Amino acid sequence: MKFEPEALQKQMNHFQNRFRRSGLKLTYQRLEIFHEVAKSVDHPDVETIFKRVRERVPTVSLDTVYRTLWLLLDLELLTTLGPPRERARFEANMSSHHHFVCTKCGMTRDLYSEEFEQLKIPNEVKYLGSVEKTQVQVTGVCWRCSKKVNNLAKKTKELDHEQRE
Amino acid sequence: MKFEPEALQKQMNHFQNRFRRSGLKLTYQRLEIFHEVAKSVDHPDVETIFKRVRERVPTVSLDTVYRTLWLLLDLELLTTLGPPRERARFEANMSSHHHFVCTKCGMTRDLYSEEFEQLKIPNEVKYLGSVEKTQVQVTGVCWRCSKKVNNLAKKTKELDHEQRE
DNA sequence: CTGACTGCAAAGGGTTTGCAGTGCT
DNA sequence: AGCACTGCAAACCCTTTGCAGTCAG
Repeated sequence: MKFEPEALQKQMNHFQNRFRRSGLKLTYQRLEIFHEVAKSVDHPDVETIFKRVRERVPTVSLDTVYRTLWLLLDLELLTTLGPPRERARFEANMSSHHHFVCTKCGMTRDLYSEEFEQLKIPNEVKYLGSVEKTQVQVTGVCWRCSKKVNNLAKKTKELDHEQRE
Repeated sequence: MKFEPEALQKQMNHFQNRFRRSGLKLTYQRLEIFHEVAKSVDHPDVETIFKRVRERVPTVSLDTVYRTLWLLLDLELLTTLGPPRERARFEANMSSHHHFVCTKCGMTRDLYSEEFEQLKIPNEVKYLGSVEKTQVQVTGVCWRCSKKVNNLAKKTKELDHEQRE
């Protein structure tokens, strides 16, 4: 394994420990799938994870990717953006953070903010349920898309798939 | 039409004006579908909207509901929670507001908060794109689900469908 | 009246499942 | 070696599309 940032190493260790403790089998596929999500910064969906993993592990099947991702969610090694299951986008960053999302292409990046961490929950929430976390989503248009819009004069109304870096 | 709160009336008028101006045809189905979303408070998905509308308009077909909802999104008469298209949940509340979401059943309700309206956007966003809006999502467990969890001692791991009021 | 809209049915695309073979512990 | 896991293919949704009849303007 080539050099990786300390944080990613830590995550991979946590992943391995979690599997050992749970009695589940730590297969090559599972490791590669988690690793792919953990190292990515763009919150890929199932299809994207599949394609990327396949570059290194040409034999993985799409359904293994599905089964593994749902498993990793159950183990709380991953979370999804928005509602769980179906067309979800994944992230391995389990620490408190927030998101910037491009309305045109869906590009999503993590944000950190002192202020966002200290929001006062409105009173009305008391009548709805108990609070686990609070997440801010900043929505807008990424630079790449705003260039496009200017050039094409909003000719294409279609949403592109997310542009990767 | 029976009595409806002023706000809903206003929304329905806006809806009708929007159609007249756009040259699109204001059909019974379109009116009923918009009305269903506008009066609901739980951010229903396509299937749910279809079932509810069908109670009053037994002949509507599912594909008309799809076509109408996408049209209403284009007209900016509706928005979706989370990413657009596919398995979306809809809302007709176009004013700035926030959400409480139950992680167990998906129950979603609107929140209003002075503080949430005045968040300072982190600097890093400048490198990502231009900002259109900022929305806070408070995640937790609704009262109904927390009762259930206590009673059943987390026997069921399945996510229920959202409970309606 | 006429073109836009609806309903139907069939196609399309993403996700899940059953099963036989494989491989982790 | 045993049993969980994988890969394959078929099944199973949910969503979209083509077409003929219908209806709002």
